[in-house]
Amino acid sequence: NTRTAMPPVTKGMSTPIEEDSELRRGPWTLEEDTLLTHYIARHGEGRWNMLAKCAGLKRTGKSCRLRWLNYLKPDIKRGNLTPEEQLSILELHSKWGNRWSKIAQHLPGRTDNEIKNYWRTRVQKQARQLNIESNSKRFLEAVRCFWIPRLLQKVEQTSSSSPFLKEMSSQSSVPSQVSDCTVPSLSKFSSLSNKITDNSNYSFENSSSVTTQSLYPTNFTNISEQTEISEHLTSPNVYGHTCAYNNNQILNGSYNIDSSGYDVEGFSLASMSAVGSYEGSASECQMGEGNWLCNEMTDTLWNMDDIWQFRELGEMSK
DNA sequence: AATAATCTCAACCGCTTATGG
DNA sequence: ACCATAAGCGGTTGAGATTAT
Repeated sequence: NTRTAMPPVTKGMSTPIEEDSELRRGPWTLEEDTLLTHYIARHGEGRWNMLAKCAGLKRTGKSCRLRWLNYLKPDIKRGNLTPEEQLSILELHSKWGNRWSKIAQHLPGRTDNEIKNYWRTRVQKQARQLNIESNSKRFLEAVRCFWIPRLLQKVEQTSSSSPFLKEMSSQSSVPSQVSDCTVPSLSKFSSLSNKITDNSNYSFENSSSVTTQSLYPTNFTNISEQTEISEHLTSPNVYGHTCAYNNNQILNGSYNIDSSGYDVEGFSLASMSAVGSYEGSASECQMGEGNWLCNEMTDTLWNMDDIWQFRELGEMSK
């Protein structure tokens, strides 16, 4: 990594040597931002190398372009992704894989960098914590059956204050019980919220840059073909395919969740009542290997509701 | 209060694709 | 058709911020 070989760049300052000859790297200063913004306001974007020189920036054109597109451009949205945006990302990623730029085109104001970061830091984190390969079918199913319905519920809650979302939500059949394992089609949602009009027959096979070729296969293979299933649920997934779940597998280790994740002893009842589904007497939330369940209740793929729904499914299948 | 561990995200790199001569 | 340059993309890094111990 050549970056580490470079002299450290002090925020807002540069050495005389850097001033004279070297290209600057690292964080942008306010002055640089101002120079770039003003130059683009006068002359527009494009021809970045020339732009960098003419604007008096000691940066590469590449660096200028990135700074502008990811940070300075006026219509960039800041702050957390809304549940609707998260839904869009999940759905679009399932269609296109790691085509961040393409995905970002459907999320106005969001950059490919931001979406990529979201996927890596939030989505993949969940996979790691569950010991599921984030590019596995299992994780895909978990996303479909638990995270997406949760997000839809969030959207429904939000819709009370938004006429637009209210309309959207009323058109999608958000399951009252996540344990239904029913994922309503998102196509309606997506077309409303993001005006997805790209119907190009994108094919993973045609892109060498896609690394998730096996993540969301276009013709989804029924899990029952691969695993021994005593009893399973079926549900149409977001693309109308059918997926199957072996509850026992989910509960008993197929997901390789640390046993504390399902063990009642591993959690206090307080954390369960905290999410409103279980009444419990109890003590403080225990912080063990499963502490993320307690801490990130509002922004995780899995929460206590989900864990208990897994448990319920397991009981039902006995 | 101090330190360690973890997370976030801006910025970089290398590679691919597009464009123009 | 070929080459050079610019633009675009996805993967990765690491400084600073935040959280846990």
